[in-house]
Amino acid sequence: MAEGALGRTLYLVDGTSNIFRAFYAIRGLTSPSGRPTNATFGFTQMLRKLLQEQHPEFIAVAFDRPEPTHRHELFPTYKANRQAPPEDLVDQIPDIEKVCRVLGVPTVELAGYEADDLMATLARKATAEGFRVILVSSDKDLLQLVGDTVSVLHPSRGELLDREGVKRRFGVFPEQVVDVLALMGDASDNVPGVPGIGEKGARELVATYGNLEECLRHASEISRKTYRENLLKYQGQARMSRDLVTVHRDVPVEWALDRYRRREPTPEEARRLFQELGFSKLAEEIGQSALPEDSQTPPPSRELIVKWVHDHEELKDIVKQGVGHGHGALMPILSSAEPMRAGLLGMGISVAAGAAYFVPLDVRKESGLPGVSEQGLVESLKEFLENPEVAKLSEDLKSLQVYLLRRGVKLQGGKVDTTLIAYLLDPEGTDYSLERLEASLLAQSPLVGPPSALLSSWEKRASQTTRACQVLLELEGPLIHRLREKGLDRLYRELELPLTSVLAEMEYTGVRIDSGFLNELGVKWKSELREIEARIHTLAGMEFNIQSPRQLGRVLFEKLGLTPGRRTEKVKSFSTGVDVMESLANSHPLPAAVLEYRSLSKLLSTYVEALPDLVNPETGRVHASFNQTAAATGRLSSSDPNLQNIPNRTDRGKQIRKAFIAQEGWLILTADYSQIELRVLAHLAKDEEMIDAFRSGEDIHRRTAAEVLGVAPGLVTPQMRHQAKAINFGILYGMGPFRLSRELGVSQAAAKRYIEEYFQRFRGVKRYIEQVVQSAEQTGAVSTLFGRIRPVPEIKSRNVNQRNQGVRVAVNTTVQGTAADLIKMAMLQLDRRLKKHALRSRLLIQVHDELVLEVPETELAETGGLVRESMEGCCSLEVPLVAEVRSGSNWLDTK
DNA sequence: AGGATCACG
DNA sequence: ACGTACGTGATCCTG
Repeated sequence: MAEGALGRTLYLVDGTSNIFRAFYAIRGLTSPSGRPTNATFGFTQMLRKLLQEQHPEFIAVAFDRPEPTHRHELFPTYKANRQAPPEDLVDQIPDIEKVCRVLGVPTVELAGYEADDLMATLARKATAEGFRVILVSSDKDLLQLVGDTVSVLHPSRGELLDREGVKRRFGVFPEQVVDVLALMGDASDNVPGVPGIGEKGARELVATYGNLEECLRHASEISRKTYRENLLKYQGQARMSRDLVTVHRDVPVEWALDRYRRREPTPEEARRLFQELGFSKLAEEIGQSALPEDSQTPPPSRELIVKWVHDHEELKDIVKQGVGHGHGALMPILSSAEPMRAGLLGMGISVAAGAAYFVPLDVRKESGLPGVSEQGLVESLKEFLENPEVAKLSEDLKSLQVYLLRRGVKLQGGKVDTTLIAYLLDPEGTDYSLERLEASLLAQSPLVGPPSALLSSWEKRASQTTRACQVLLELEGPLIHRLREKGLDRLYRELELPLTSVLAEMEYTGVRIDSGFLNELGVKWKSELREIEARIHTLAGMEFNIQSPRQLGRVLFEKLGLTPGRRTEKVKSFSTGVDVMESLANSHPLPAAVLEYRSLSKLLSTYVEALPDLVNPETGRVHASFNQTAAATGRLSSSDPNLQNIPNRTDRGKQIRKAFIAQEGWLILTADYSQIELRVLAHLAKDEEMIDAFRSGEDIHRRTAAEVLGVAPGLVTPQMRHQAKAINFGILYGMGPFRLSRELGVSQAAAKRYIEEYFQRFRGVKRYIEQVVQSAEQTGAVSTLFGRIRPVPEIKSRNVNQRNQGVRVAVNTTVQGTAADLIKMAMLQLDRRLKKHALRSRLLIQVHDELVLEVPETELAETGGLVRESMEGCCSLEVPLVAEVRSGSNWLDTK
């Protein structure tokens, strides 16, 4: 389905939203003469990318005009409190218009109207002429215009939203967008909306009742009190907001074909302008190619034959070839970043260099032509995917595996995961994309282009995924070579790569949540929260947003005249952090109330209200991601939702753990490492005292107290033990006397003495720290017991603070990272043992030093034993590893 | 998009 | 004079 088949396409670029976006996204860019150029630069990049990727024949950039608009007349308060756009931004508009001119892009503006209105009107008129229209904007307002012929392209995300896309992204259909916006309001545009209703609430309400009027009509039956009351109270405001956010499709702007045809760029002028603005790289690029945008997509320098696959015979053939070659690169195109929710749209496959296959899926279905279905593709490939002898290469094996598990396929023979390898090579990286790896590792002209903006174009998908498959094949050699060079190949092959499958199964399994229980908790806590809110407003003598640190700071320190502790770092405002507020608690009742408000609203919004929404309808369980390539120390991280920060400290918080339950007839089993990091430290440092303490099964904090405070172990009071605990933790993080003194409530001098005494007593630890620092200085990196590495360049810094930071990172990483290695090893062993014993028990969650499993009651004893053996026996250290295994009906009540 | 705050180990 | 304890992710607010 070529784009041309759809007829002509008009691109309408929202100048305003793109300029604002660029202005805030890029900071501190100026031309050689000192003129601000950040917005101009961002806008230019966006426009060039658009021109290069889409080759638009018809295009215009729409701008706002500074004159008052019809909205001001209708609603005098509209944008009344909104500050004028920053001067630095306004000054750049002439430059931006010049950029459009030299690139041959028409502009359009009209006094009294906003860019939105112009775009809406032009879109309507162009559609009437048979055009397809693509609106290029990051502004949600424009989603209301999406329809059969109109879609919205988000320029930085490169995402093209059609009607279904809007529903997916925004939760409602385009015609409902204004109703959602009317309810939620828009602070930056001074659209009031309905107080107490945010984006999420607005989406739900509109999705439930269909539109704003229906929401208002049914307001009295809504259970949530704030929604009910405010919907009734602010009806008028809601309707006015709806008018405000509704764009006007009938402004007096003229439609004429030639007016919006893209013109020839003027390279000479462009180069001069870019030079003047200080965009030297752009100026150079223009100089190199006189017709920069006119050439079609440049042919790849490496030959790649792409074959589209439409039937099962061809698939069978590919499988045969793949098995023959013994390897294959896979690039699935999933409809969502969450593999537990995604469908497969297509797949790129390559089993040998120089050729690749592209299997399109739903495009065939739409056109009614015969083709391959999703399940058909997966089943055809099953033999290939499950054959452990056939090596599979992928950019992200875990998400592929999770997806395949849902389709009944257990991927085996995963061999190259480029993201995972790139992470091991540089765990502090932020971008492990194929594109980036190709640029840094392959000395050739790039095959992988930037992600194409037009996802609807199947040709582009085909080209992108098949090229990516080639790059996967090409990257294998260099990546494995570098792993060997850095001594990371065993860590990869024996720990991280097999762990990927364990994590995929954990994600696929998910965890059962007691939504009913959480909902009850929510009702109770919300009423408590409202009481606290009222108390706070009374104490303050005014209403304000407690969740806004700035407003809160002004109330506490300006209105009530309390003494500010410190200032926040970047923004000049009073800090309202816990420590400051706690010290204020003596002088006024407000700070304590605010702290309670905060902790309660945190629990509510992050857990109680969020978790039930994340239950997957297919499985009735919550499927978080366990990210293997996020933490620089080697730890896992968890997201969507983060299951590694479920409350565990306060009594109220712990209630949330009760909502994590097992299925009928099963139990939750937890296993915690006891003092894993201190044990690791004892081992790494070979510290006699510490090793002795752990070997004799002593309480390590008690022992530390005895050593550092100079008393007999029998005479250590709980108070002293508590202090020693703080010291032990402090050592792991490289804490200084300043922080320790605050932590312990003693003088800095006393804290300093404690630290000195600690190192006097634990000589091995002192030696170890020196040794780590020394080797970090020599090699610029530290490594864990299993050879995981992390660069620590700061340690060579001449800036004392940075160097000290480097020292703390170096020491902490060896300990935290080794502990991470150990529990990963334990997970792997446990997984193998559970399978060997043919048990149904399964891992659900890892929380750094804790494993959570779901276990059939009948398997409890056997599984418990295996868990303990795996955790305690995963590696033999100078000190024993100890794991405490408990079980119960939920994550809280385990004994 | 980034800061502040706070949940966890 | 400045900053002061490591590693994460989610939510809310603001420019």
